[in-house]
Amino acid sequence: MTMENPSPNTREMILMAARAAVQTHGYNALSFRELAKDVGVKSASVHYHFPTKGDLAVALAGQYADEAAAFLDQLAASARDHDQLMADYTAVFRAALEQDNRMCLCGIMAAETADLPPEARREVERFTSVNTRWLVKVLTKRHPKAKQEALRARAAAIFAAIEGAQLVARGNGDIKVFDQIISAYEAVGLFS
Amino acid sequence: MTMENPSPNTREMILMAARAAVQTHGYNALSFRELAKDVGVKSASVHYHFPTKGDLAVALAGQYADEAAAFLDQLAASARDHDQLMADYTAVFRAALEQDNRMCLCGIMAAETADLPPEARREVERFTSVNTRWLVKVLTKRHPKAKQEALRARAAAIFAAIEGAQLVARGNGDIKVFDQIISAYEAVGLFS
DNA sequence: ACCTGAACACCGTTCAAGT
DNA sequence: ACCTGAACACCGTTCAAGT
Repeated sequence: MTMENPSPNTREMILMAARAAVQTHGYNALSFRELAKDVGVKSASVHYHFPTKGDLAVALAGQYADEAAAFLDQLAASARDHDQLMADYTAVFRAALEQDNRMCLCGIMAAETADLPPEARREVERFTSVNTRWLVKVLTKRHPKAKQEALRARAAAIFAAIEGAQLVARGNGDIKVFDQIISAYEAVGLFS
Repeated sequence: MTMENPSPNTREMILMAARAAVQTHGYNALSFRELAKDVGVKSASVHYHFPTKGDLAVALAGQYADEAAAFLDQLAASARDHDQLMADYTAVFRAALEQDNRMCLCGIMAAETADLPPEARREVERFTSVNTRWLVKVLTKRHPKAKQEALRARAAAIFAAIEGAQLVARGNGDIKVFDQIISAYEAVGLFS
């Protein structure tokens, strides 16, 4: 038999600490030595679990995409109406800013894409897919007769617009900027 | 008398090389030693012109905001119609992607805001202001009777949406993603 | 299976020294 | 005014060595 919720082992603690660090400072600023300090091991131990920094990037983005997929599945099953679903969706991105002005992990890794190994880039793309496919599902329920092509474009636009709102609000260090931008998106009908 | 266009001195060459590097790899990945190699001096010389990496960030973002202001002033004076102005505006962000999948300097620095000195953060915010104020001017010409409050919100939304389109397209390494998202923005009436 | 110390070539930064 | 070499504490990475 397997334990369902074992207490976090070193590998999981590294992933948790790394995620927080990347969402705040970015992937390039991530330090194996500081990570080791956070977890209580030596940096060579971090290399035992993740041979290179690139391997850590792959695991980080992959886990993030998986969790997003699980969360969104659950949200879609919650039988909320369209506007409530979209409000819950944008609230996830708002929550990152509330938590130490953090960013979406894949948003900040997209900015650093040039320094990621190809496999990590693929996980970042998968996170985008998870989001846009979910948005297509939500939009299809509201516009059953619309062309999938148009809904896919709309879904990509919604995702990009929210990522941009988060990026700009973070740059200005003001969560009210995020709220104002999201309201303007709603006002123009981007979400409906 | 002063020369109008002196050949680029070391300081200017450093700024040019640094801008290209940051737009591709981000501020945290920037290396004084590699910068020095690009320019043909030693890294200690880079520190002569920019004592710390933070000072370089300030100069970089400040120069970028200044150039954006000058470019947008010129564009506003070009007597183009609204749709053409907006097309020219989005084309600037597209051009960065075309050039080695680069990003807006202030977009990528916004992602790394936690590692910037406060003065550099202020320059990033100033770049945002330059853009949104220009967009308010453009929108005011089209909607003379609209409330400035609403136009400011719309301007911020347009800027954030375009930054997000650039970020997501870059993450996916596909400029067609940018074009598709911008088209969806137009279709929903975000720019008009 | 998991961790460590020591070494390597890198990094930003400082500073005394050169022209 | 501008540049440099050398030193410092950092970094990712490797590896032989420990338990």
